[in-house]
Amino acid sequence: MKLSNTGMGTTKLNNIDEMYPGQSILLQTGQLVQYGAGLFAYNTIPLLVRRNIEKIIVDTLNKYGCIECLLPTLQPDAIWKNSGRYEHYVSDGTMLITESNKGTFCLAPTGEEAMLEFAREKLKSYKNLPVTYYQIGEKYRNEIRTRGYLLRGKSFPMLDAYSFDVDEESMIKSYENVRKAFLEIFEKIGMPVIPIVADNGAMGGKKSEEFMMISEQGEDKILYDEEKGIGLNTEILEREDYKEYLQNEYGIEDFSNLKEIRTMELGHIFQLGTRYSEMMNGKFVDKEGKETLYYMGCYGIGVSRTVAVLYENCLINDEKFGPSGFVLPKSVAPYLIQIVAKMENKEKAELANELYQRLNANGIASILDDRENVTIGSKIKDCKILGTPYLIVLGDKQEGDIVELENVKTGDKRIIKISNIIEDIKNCEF
RNA sequence: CGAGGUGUGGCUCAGUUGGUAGAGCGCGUGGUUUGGGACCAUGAGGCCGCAGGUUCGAUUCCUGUCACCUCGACCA
Repeated sequence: MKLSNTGMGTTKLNNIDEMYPGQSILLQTGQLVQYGAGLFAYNTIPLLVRRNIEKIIVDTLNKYGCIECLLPTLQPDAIWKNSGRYEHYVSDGTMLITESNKGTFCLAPTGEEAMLEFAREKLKSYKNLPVTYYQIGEKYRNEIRTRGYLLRGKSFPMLDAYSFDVDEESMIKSYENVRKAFLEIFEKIGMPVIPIVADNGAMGGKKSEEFMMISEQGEDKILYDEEKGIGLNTEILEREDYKEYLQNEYGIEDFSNLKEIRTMELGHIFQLGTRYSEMMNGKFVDKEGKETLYYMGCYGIGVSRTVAVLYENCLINDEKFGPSGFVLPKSVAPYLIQIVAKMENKEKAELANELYQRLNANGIASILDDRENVTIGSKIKDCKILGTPYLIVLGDKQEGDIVELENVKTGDKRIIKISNIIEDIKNCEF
């Protein structure tokens, strides 16, 4: 990507929202654009970050044997009336409805109904089970209160997965399978999350866990035992039988070391049992030839929320200037290297273009800052605004066959030979 | 829906005890610059959220309304 083609001017940061500095920077620099409460457009870099996160999700779930599909987000009201959740979602204002002379349609706030509809077309026999289907699709919830930019929006991409099993034992296996996959996903993204005991809330069902990122900006308060690695959402304590419940379902007995911390919920998984298959008559034929209800599980990851937390997490908090940009983790950075060049100097400009071509041709995704009449200093700052993890400056200091590759996060620099740049960069682990 | 707050150029904000507005940054032009947000000159850009009311006159006062933000109930 050449910055001269992106419509990007030089950006200078003004006052920054103390609560969400990362997203505040994204908005001020035009990387996010707000249309209303909880409604945002993504400019190219955050969008590509989101796609990379989605790719990690897809690759990992596929590896764990899950099957990707895509459901319509605009759905006939009938499937919601069948499940009995129409009234609930409409009366609390969550579900957005559009009426037409062809009927009433719902913008899906979640996908259980549609997925059950999808599954029962084909999962007719115990021989077809178990299956875990998933999709990454936009969800619409007319939130009574949006919050924290992308953290709680009215329209947001969510990964939602649903497992179908013949019985409870098998359902638990599917649940554990996705649970493991989720942990791997967050690890690959570079965001350590902790799974904690959660309330099933509106979803119903038996066991439920949330994947929490420890964060001061988090919405949730949880009780966490760092040593044992066990945690629980404080909502749980509202249950009368919480001690028995925690002991029986999760094997938690010792509450002595739990400390209260704030977290942000990035994912949530549920053992649903037969609740939804009962409501929507989701059945298969078992070994004995009898119609039997599916045992289901459902699993979600808030993709946009993950993007938001990731940006807040990789914020550059400069001692002098305060929040001043990002260094995106390599796992999701859409571009690895940003070439900042003094374009007014013909020689440097040519060299910059040549390096840019070579890097991209060799699979090292790079940005060329070829904007003219912009000082080197501003361009270096803009590298941090975009979050590109490595930087090459082609200015007056650059001479001969040598450039410096800078790790923006650490400030470390490595000498790279231009004639051997691809090899040198590939061998350069830092 | 309950409580609080904010609406003024693209961004961040001043200001007018009522006489139709400013700054910094950004943007255009000319020039000097170019390694961690350079400088000089010059220019464009605002029915001061919207609607009523009071007034000779409202961006300012009053009333209403809408939008956005924060805290609560709900949730990825």
